[in-house]
Parts: sequence; C-alpha cells; structure tokens
Amino acid sequence: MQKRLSEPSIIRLCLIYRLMEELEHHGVSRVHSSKIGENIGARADSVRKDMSMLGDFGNNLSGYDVSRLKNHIIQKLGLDRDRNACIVGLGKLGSAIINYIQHPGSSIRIVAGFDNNLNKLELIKSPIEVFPAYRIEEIIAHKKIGLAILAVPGDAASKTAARLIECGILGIINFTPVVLTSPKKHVFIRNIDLVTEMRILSALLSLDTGEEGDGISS
Amino acid sequence: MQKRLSEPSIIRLCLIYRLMEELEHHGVSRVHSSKIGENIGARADSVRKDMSMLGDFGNNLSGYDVSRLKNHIIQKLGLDRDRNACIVGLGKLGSAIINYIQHPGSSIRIVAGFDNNLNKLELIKSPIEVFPAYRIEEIIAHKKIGLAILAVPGDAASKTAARLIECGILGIINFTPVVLTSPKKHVFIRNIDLVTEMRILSALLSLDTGEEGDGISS
DNA sequence: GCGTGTGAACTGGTTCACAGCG
DNA sequence: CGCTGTGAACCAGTTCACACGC
Repeated sequence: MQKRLSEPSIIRLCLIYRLMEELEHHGVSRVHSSKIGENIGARADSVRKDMSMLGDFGNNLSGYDVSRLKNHIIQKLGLDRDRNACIVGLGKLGSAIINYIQHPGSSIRIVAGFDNNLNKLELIKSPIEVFPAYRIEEIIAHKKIGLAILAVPGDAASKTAARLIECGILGIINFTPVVLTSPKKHVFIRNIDLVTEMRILSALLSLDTGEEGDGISS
Repeated sequence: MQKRLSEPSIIRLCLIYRLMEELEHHGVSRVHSSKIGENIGARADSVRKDMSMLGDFGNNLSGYDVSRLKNHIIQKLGLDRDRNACIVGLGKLGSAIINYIQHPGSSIRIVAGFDNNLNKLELIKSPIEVFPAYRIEEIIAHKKIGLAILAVPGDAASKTAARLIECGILGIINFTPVVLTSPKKHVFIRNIDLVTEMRILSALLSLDTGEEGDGISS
C-alpha cells in the first residue's frame, strides 16, 4: 500500500513493537492480528491495516512472524537510528526516570542529565553523566543530543523548553504540569502530566456513571 | 448544545482546566478562545466548540471568565468528586510520583501505597501510609479506593492490574511497560510508557525528516 | 475453514464560514 | 469591529464486508 503513516498508526506500531519484543522474549514466533489488537487495545482490522501500511508484508493463515514484524517496524519507523537524549531536572522524578528508560540494546541512549542545584549533582549516584544547568548548550551540542526529557518544576518549564529547542533539541517529553506546544514544525512534544491524567480518569468515571452534575443551576 | 462529550473533548477540557488554574493563579481573569487554543495545542474553533458542549455558557467580546469557566469544567466533568487513589509499587518511580501528584486542595487524594518488599516500606519516609502488598484487598475496600497508579515491574503488571480490578478499582494509570487493556466496560486504563513515548518521538522525527528506511529491499 | 488484504461505507471530530451580539 | 456560537462541509481514521490464499 505505502501511504504516509498517520500518527495513530505510528503510535500503534510502537505499541506493537513493544509487544513483539515481549513475545519474542517468551519464545512466541507467530501472532494473529486479533491477538495483537487485543494486546494493544485496537481492533484486528486496524492492526491489519497498519500492517499493510508498513508496506507489502507477506503473511499466511498462521498470522505474522514475530521477529520479522519487529524488524519491519524498526526499519519503517527508523527506530534503529541512534538517538542521544538527556534529562533536564534531576529531582526525584527525573532521577527515577533514568533507570526506567535506560534499557540495554536500545538505540535511544540517555547520555546526560542536568540540574541547576549543584549540591544535588554530587549526591546522585547515577548511571549517566550529570552536569550543571549552565552547561546545557555546550553539552547538547557536544554530545549531539536530539531528545530531552523535561522534569523541572512547573514554573521553569517553558523557559527551559525554549532554551532546549534553541539548542536544536527536536523532541521533548514533558513531565511538567505546564502544557507545552511546539513553537515550530519539526519539533515534537509529548506532554505527560500526572495530575491531568488523574483528572481525565476521574472525569471518565464521572461521565461514565452518568451523573452529569448539571448542578441545579438556580 | 449538550451532547455527550467525546473523549478528545474531555481531555481538552482537563487541559483547559489546568490552564485556568494557572491563569487564576497569575491573576488573569479573562481569556480568549484563541489564547486557550494556543496554550493547549488546539484550534480556537475546537475550544469554542468544547465550550458550547459544556452546556450553554455566556460570554462576550472579552472572552471567557477564567474562574467561571474553571468551575464550569469542574462541575461538568465531576472533578469535584472525592476520589481516593493508591500507588502500587514503591520503587523509585512510584515513590517519586507520590510527591508530584499530591497537590493540596485536590479532590483526588492518594491515601495508600503498596509494595511487597517490606524492607523498602520501612525506609520510605512518605507522606502517605504504606502497606505490604498482601493487604491490598483489605485496604482498598476499607479506604474506598477507586483509582490506582501502577508502578510495579513489568512482569508483575497484568497480574497486579487484574487483582486491582478484582477489588473494584475503576481507573488505573499504568506506568508499566506492559500495555494493559481494560477487561471490562466501566474500567478505564491509561498507559504511560516512557520507553514507548521515546520511541514515538524517535519515529516522528525519522518520518518527519523524510528518511523512510525502505531498506534497499534486495 | 480460518485469517489476511483491501476497497467501500461510515463515523465523528475538526475545520470552515458566516450570522449574531456586545 | 472583535470574538463567540454553531450549522454545514470536510476529512481522517475506523469499521465493514467480502475476495483471496493457505
């Protein structure tokens, strides 16, 4: 088929990739589109369509070949490109993230952490090199860092983000409560806000239960 | 207007709510739809449509009244309902989250943390009560907990989630790398996976730059 | 007979465009 | 005039439905 992949497709493919890793790890070698759909919360239909989007991809009555599919996705999404990333803000959350994300064999590598509290820097026993915030520009350029995880306090968020983008950062995962929007094309931002997520859940529950809360508007 | 709110609308409204808090905090009392849109990464159009969905809502040439809008959203989304939440898995990430999410005056309160490593429990100096994992059922029932944040290791994820749902948990924020899908209606799950997020960014960048990686298919 | 591949129909969410009102 | 409110047009993505291949 070969059309431009839509964003939902890209996201699904990333999820499928994750699933393939898991299946491969458990020694499963083939999957059906229905099984995939079940596991990533999508319909078998959409999964098949994504597969066909991946560009012609042979398969038969026993489903898809796990490792072939995995490699196909890597190829197509360019997930094998080496990417250097950094974490900005090494509070509890920032430093916790480091361990979660470093996963061996990944092409995305966290190569630096920044914080402007120098004392904190000394304390951190971390697997990555940490630097004071004033060296952001220098290090990003020097280490060719393209991605950033932002975990600074909310009030520093937009200034820091602007600064990162100024340095040439092209992708930011924003853990700050402030919603960031990309100031230019070719820069991608993904906002992850715990509090908002909780609220979304809460709202979904409230609306699901039917209780609208029209509030006897006097 | 008054139709059922779509999920994208709900999400936008939660973001708008967040923004209103911020504006209110800075003493701003009125906003235009365009300003709102800019800040939450949506079009003014959609924002206005959401407003109209909120149920009739008067406004004039100077835009929307910040605190009124805020309250309206609270009302409509039921964000004022008290919700008790728990964190399951008190590793680095789990314990980091506690601080991020507890925010005074919120109707969502984290009232318990669980981990099966008892030693760890002693060490944690946390603002919430922590319990060993075997007491999950008991405590959830007793404290009327409806939401859970899941931050256990990946291989324990689905079992733990199933257990939580069994206890009557209706909403889960899943920080595990395993994609969870809701096994029943009325249970909502939001997956947040750092590694997948990074990959999505990486894929967006690769595809954006145009380099497809068709791979000289022999 | 199952499971895939894919054009066709559908859906609902976004964007447009314009009327209304301070 | 600016900005909002909202029906109408549009469009992307999802779902359907059926043909094909093992």
